[in-house]
Amino acid sequence: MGRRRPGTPTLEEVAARAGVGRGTVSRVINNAAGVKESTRRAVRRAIEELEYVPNLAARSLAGRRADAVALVVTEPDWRSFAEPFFSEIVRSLGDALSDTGMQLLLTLVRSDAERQRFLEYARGGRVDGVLLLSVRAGDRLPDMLAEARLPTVLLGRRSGEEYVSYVDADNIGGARSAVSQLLRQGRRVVATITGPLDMYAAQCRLRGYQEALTLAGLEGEQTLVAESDFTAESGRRAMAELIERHPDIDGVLAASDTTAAGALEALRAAGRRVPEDVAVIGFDDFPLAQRTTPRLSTVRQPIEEIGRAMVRLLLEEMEEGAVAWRHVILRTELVLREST
Amino acid sequence: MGRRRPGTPTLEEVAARAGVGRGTVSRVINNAAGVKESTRRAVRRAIEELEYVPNLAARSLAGRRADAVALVVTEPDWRSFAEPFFSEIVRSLGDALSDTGMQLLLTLVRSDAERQRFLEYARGGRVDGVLLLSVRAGDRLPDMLAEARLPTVLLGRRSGEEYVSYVDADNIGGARSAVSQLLRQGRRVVATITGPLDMYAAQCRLRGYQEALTLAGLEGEQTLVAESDFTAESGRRAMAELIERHPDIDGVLAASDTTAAGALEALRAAGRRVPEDVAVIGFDDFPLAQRTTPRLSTVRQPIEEIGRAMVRLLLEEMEEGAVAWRHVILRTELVLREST
DNA sequence: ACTCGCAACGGGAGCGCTCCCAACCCTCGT
DNA sequence: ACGAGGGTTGGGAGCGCTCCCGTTGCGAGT
Repeated sequence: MGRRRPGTPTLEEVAARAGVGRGTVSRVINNAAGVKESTRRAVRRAIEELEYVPNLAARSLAGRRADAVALVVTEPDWRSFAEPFFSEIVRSLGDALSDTGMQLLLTLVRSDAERQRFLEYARGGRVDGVLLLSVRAGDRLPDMLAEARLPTVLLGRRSGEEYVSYVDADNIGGARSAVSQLLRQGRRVVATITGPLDMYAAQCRLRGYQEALTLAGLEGEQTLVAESDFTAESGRRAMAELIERHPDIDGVLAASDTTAAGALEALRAAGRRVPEDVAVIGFDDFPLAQRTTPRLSTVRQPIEEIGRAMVRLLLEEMEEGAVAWRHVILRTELVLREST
Repeated sequence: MGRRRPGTPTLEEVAARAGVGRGTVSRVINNAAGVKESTRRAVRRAIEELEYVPNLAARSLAGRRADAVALVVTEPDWRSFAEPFFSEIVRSLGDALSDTGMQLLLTLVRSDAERQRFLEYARGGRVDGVLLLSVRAGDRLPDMLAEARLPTVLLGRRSGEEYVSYVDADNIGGARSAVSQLLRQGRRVVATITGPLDMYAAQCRLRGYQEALTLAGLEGEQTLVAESDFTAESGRRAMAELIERHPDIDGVLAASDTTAAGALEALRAAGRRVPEDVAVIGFDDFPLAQRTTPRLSTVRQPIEEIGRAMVRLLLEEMEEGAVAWRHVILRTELVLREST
């Protein structure tokens, strides 16, 4: 396949035109010190005139770095693509990365073939580090990246594992404080709609719910727990079930704002007033939470901070070589609005 | 920043170990012909033993190609990230690209700084071609890419422009056939909920709607047209308005399935039966269309084909150098389910 | 006036691959 | 037996940068 681009000027040509040496042009391009201002200007003009653009392959080869990091989304979480959490995370990573001069490359890995291809891409040196969206417990990708000694940071743990760097929100604490708040308000029959329980984050939120009940000396009943898959529809269904099982229900912690929105609809359909009859708390604090009726109380995940922390950890690993694993758990915040 | 990876074996080392020359190893790696089977095996073993991975920067530099293409999403369409259309397109592009050995890199461009950075990345030769999600009319990115002579294919036109390659669905024809179908069923007060009218695709669908009415000798009334922004919520609102303005309404073409879903809710709330009182047709045929009650008739966009066509055009441009603009308009298909 | 020291600058030596041509080794055909 | 012609193979010549060290130029110090 002949996909060459014709007649691109090289560093050498720029140097010739500006009447200087290659080294000087390189210094100007990389904003390195030690170039007289007048020289710098002359070089800049030559660059302009020739419409010179550095060849990144050559730079990579000589400089042994790619100036790019990959954000990998694996199949199981592919659906998260269609969720606000994902686009918010991408946005925040982009912001955090924006002044490092590195490109953020989003890659999806849906099959083993694609996993393999990405691995070759990464091991081949096209990226300096990898950010991984919470992968499933069984996924070998993080280990493969570690073997290749590629700096890697996970978003969200997969379990209690330690041998990988990750950034996560304090899901347990967030859920616990939300439920405690409900109990403090005098709610006594508090249910929870969980996320898919094969996800560690969902397990943590459930644990937080249970801890709060225990702390208050209450016994968590099995029948007050319903599982959802984070969608509004499943939230609606779970809520309807809960109402049926416990007509006296007066508080709910949902696995996400989307789920909570579904729950609100089910409550409305059942003729329950929110927050008078039933208080509802969501999770995430997406923009959606401000557009429900009533506006949703929720546990805020610090998305900006998550993005910043991930980038920081990755840069640190890149700096020092992947010699240690770093973990950051970020505090969540209870945002009270109208639904409690 | 010292982000080097240590002690990676090189082609040369593999060659030495296998007792052959560099050229031969290269041929084996690239599956080129002209290597004796026994030699090939020996080389493969050496590669295995050394865990050799080709350095892609070196390959790029020597081979003058990147083996990667970028899919760029610009800010105005950023929200489409959260829409099924987007994830479906990405999926289909990934499939179409999968046996070319090229990496699909998703990039988002939200600001001028990011636009500039991406341009340097692309012009720097890190990708061989660029796929652009339907950008707004004013965006200069396609022109900048064209100037840099980078093979580029747009998804969706921005207007009537010709000087760029694109793949698009026949939005006009799709809308027209949907409305014609409604009229053929005896519907007489047919409305449409459009998408944002600063998007060319939305304009086209509106045009198709109008053409069908004209064709049937009917006059399209202004008041039968309501604008939405593709979300369910705005669809609901638009539908409610339309009912108010035209209580005798008996048919609706929505701008998307999502919008249609919102419209269905509004109709239900207003006590109209679908399809007995009002027939509804959506657009896109996303999975969602099969999960509404009643299941949605819709105009199917051939997403698989769109993805394949985009990749095909891009490969052609890469092959021949961007010397011509290619346009592909794909036929849509009316899928009749329960809502008509 | 002469030396010293430092800021600026030039360019050799790679980085690890692909391309390509020359060299080599067989196996036929005669 | 010997040369022709094919299939294989080796390795030189880059690709366009960065790194780094040696060199140059110039003002200050004595």
